[in-house]
Amino acid sequence: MDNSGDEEEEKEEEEDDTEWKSSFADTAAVGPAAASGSFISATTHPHRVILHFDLDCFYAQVEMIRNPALRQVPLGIQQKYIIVTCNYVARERGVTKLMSVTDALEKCPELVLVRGEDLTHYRDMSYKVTELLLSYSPLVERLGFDENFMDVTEMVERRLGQTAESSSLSFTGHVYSRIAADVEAIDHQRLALGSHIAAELREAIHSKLGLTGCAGIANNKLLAKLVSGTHKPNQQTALLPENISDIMDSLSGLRKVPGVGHQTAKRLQALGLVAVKDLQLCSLRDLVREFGSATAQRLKNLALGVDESPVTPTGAPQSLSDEDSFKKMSSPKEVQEKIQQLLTSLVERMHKDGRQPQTFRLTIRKYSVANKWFNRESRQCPILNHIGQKITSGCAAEAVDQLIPVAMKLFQKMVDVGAAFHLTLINVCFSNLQSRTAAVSGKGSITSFFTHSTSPRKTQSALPQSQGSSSHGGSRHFTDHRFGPPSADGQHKKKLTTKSSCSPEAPLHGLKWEEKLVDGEEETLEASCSSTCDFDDTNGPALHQLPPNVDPEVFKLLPEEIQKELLSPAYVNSLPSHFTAKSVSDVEHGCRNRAPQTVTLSASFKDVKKAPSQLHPADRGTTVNHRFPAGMSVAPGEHDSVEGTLPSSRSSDCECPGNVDPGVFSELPPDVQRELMSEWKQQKLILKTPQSKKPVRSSMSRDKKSAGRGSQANSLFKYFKPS
DNA sequence: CCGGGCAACT
DNA sequence: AGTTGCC
Repeated sequence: MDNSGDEEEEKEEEEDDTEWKSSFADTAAVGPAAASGSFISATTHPHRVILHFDLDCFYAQVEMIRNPALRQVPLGIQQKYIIVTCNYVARERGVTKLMSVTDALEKCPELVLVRGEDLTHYRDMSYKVTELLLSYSPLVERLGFDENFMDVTEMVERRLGQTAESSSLSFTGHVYSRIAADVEAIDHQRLALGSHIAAELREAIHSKLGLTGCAGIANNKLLAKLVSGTHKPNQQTALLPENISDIMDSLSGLRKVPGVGHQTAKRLQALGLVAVKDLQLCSLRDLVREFGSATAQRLKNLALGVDESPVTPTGAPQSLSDEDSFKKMSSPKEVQEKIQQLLTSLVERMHKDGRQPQTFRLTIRKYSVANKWFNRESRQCPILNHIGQKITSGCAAEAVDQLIPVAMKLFQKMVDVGAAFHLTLINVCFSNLQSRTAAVSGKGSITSFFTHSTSPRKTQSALPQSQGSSSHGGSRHFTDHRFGPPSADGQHKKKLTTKSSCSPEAPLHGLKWEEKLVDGEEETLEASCSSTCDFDDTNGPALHQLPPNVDPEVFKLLPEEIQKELLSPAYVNSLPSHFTAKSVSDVEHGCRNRAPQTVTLSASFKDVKKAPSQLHPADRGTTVNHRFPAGMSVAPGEHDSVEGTLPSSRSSDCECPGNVDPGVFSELPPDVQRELMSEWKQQKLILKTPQSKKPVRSSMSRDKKSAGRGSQANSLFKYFKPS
């Protein structure tokens, strides 16, 4: 759906149905997972079932959860001078999205405004939704904070097998413009099952997170997205193949086609194309002249409702940024203060993420009269390893202090501070995020890694430019990134009694494929904040039990190397043992061990999230249960029970993690409890790491992104799928 | 007519 | 490094 994404060229112009599958198999079925098993069948299925989820007025919902009193009033979420979204009470009174605050207050003087510039809560809740969906299937792709695509082809397939015959041909929810008595049809049955899955997932999102939203069910992402919006709040709609042209023709203009933005629409208009139908009927040759063959083909396909782009699992974010806009900023002092402020929050977020950024970028927007008002410029530079390590190790203040001069230097590359200037925006960004996990040393032997009594971090070359990881070879290893951010040494700590647990402490990334970070290189162990890097290598792989969710029979069939990796405590041993070794190990082993454990907690309680939380129980009864490693599922405590239902309707989403002693917890001050809860709420999200480069190069010429990216996190799961 | 944030081309 | 697109 994203503008990019689809490079399937070899389609001719008269698609209709038959031709597209061939090209699809080519584009989607490559990559590391392609060689294997069932994963391929989902993405290459000639008739995929795709869901699109779209939360209702997302920011407003989050705020109404945080403050239930807001449910009864017209609520607008304000960013600067814009109402970015509003609840339905406000909509009834004429307030719309992206309306200016002045206009909104004119329409609705009683409008209650909540500031929404700080995205923290929205981002946290957004990832909780994605995580929840991921607990049902790995094929989840995020689009912004409030939308998710999901490929449920396999789930449907499984239900088809289970469901006796024609027992379920009925749809749940709406069916787009169902006019004719569409008899049977095998593809209708799949979509019908998809609608049931969609309903269950929406219900799960509602019961566990307290959020409502819409869903669309169709055979590709484009159509699923378009149809999901046809019945607006809190409903769902399925689109049958025979109604594709109906929904495409219903669009008021080309701009409404996802993938056709302002610029593209303008260029199309220059060709005399304004309606969707115009584009459908336009000759491909004309389009090719204007856009080139690939884009031309894609645009035309979009107009026809054809979209073979796969649901590409979104990984942990490839960059983290923080920005602020303003009317005017014209002194270096202001700039530095703003940069410091932005960096402070960004570094904190980066620390929670757990990965180490290799690149820093500063972006500004200069005021310009004639208004190019979208003229951003940026400069970037590598982040020296010792600074990066301060981020991951929790020495936030020092990291910020050291980054400020770097940022100012970049700033001066864009702005002559001697002359007058006028900025309207500053953005700071970390990218090239590197997991510092299991840098497995050469030969693919994991155990050899443990012979190095060194930090698992990347080797920093002597050069200022730090090549860092020479990821030659491209050998990939299955790694688990659930190491916790190092605790903040040098800070006061508080003890909190907990039980052992099951949750990755580093949010947003768990099991992934990634390139080796080091290749037998020696590590330097610096006396940084996390100087206590001793290892607990007492647990040889042989001593580990097979995770409970792994079928032993299947396991035996795995290549030895993979067996080892699955059992290896590599990541555990790669961490400073004082805070995670045990708990992470517990995670890996399916939470069997629930012995009480002490977890260090910083004064600010930030480290509490390291205390693994319990992962949630099984899927809903009817839903196929993918077998994930323990850390892969999202989840609640042992019992999903809600203690005191709050007026906010849901409190179940921030259950006390199973490892926390409720008695101790209840004695904490209320504000501390709330802080803890919010920390717990934003944990983990097992995503694959997008930054990893091409997996093993496929011999296929143009697998490019789609395959390379998506399948990584799932590559091993295929072995464990129920046959 | 633009908020904060992300990804994917060039 | 800039552009485009998406929310």
